[in-house]
Amino acid sequence: MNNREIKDALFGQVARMTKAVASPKRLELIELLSQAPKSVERLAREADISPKLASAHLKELRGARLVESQRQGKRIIYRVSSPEVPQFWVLLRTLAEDRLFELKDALRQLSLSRGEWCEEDRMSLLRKAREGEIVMLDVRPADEYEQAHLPFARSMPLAELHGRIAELPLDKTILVYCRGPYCLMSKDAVLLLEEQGYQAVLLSEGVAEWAVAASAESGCDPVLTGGEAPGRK
Amino acid sequence: MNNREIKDALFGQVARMTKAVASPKRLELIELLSQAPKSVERLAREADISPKLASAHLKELRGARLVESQRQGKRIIYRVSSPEVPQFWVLLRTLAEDRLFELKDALRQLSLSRGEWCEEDRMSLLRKAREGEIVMLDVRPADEYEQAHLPFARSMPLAELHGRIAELPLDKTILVYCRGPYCLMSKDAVLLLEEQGYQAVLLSEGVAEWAVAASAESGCDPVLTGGEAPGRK
DNA sequence: CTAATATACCAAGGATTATTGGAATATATA
DNA sequence: TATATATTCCAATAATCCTTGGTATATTAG
Repeated sequence: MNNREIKDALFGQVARMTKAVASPKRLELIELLSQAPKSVERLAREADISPKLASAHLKELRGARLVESQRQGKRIIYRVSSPEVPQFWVLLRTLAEDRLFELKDALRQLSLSRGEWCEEDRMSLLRKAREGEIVMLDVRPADEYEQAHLPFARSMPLAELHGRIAELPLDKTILVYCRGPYCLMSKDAVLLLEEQGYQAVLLSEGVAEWAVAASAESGCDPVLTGGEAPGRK
Repeated sequence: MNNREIKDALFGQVARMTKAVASPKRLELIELLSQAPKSVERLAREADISPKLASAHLKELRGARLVESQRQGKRIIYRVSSPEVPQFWVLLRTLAEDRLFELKDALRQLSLSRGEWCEEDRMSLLRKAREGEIVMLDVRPADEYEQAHLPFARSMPLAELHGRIAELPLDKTILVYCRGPYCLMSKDAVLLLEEQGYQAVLLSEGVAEWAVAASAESGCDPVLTGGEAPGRK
């Protein structure tokens, strides 16, 4: 094996992984799996594709060792193969947002109500949430909340929000978040809350984004509750 | 535009970037450009492809805003569009090496002489190089050395090594590096040096790898000389 | 054991991407 | 101005990937 063949093999291996993430739907599946392990059928539903197609995409991701699967009764549960994977997704997203102004524009256009709080630093949000000055609201499905959530956050899945909205205080700012900036559940929740007279603000960051930012700011370290020992709030 | 269409647009934009890096040759071009700006013809030569094909690949990379080009007389010079790009390449590579054991195996198999020094910490190498205890040898082409090099490193391009080998001390360890772990110039240099009785050791890291590692270790910060004011050693 | 469910496997058509030949453009040189 | 050089553009074929229909497999429920 000469130098050229060795190089081709090495770059080829890395490309195996980059090819796996070179598809919008596969990126979306990674985002979904970054929240919690899920079955094929659920992934398909949440990504708006057929189970068959989801299965094919997941096979690609598995081939690149970005996700792994495990049978659980009748269904097959996929999960990210390491915490590096969500981190990687955040990084990809961030880099794309830095470099593609089309993306920046699309995001800016989207942020009708978004903004102010995103930029307020995590430490101060943390303090306000701890002291009950604001309410952190996680509108993702319950299992995703249980897997990991922002500190002091309260779970109220979007689907239940309409029925449970009265549990929330009318006199406090409600900071709503979901899976990340490309997930629009928090947007819908904010619209609903505002309609009902609540002071709702959208936080575009999700758990993975928060974790990456926090590990960079070394110190703040807002360890995300959750994981093995689920405790519903 | 409903939620689904918005999501598709957002993930689609990120995929635009990931698609650009989903090719071994384009990854190789990014590595080459991470060293220094280069013309199409030179990139084609160094990546072992036709200029035409190089041009096509570079167009893709430009479309994703990962590189930019600028005419300089008869030729067109490409460069990475930001220091984030080499950093991104190192990260991709690292993640792939973490997750794909095939890659790990290929690298391990390759490291006949590689190893010991890679794992010695940067601070201590830095000290030894500063005090002349060892020689850091950069075997990349001169312009890449001028663009940026490891601290206290000396330039001796692989092509000139045979003729200039006598300039090197026989009684000191010579630490040889090049573009990074997938570049085999340092391997060839080490073989040549050992053949001639020198104490040569391969350092698999290149400038970009060193920079990423150093910024993580916050403190060591071995600012890489080079850039606007080139000063040949 | 049979039926129902969830997922994977296989195959095929359509869509996209890779690669190369030939022509066009822009610059430098004679 | 004519010629050579470096690169891009265009077109066409080959290769690859996407997507879906049909089928197979494993599991649970009856």
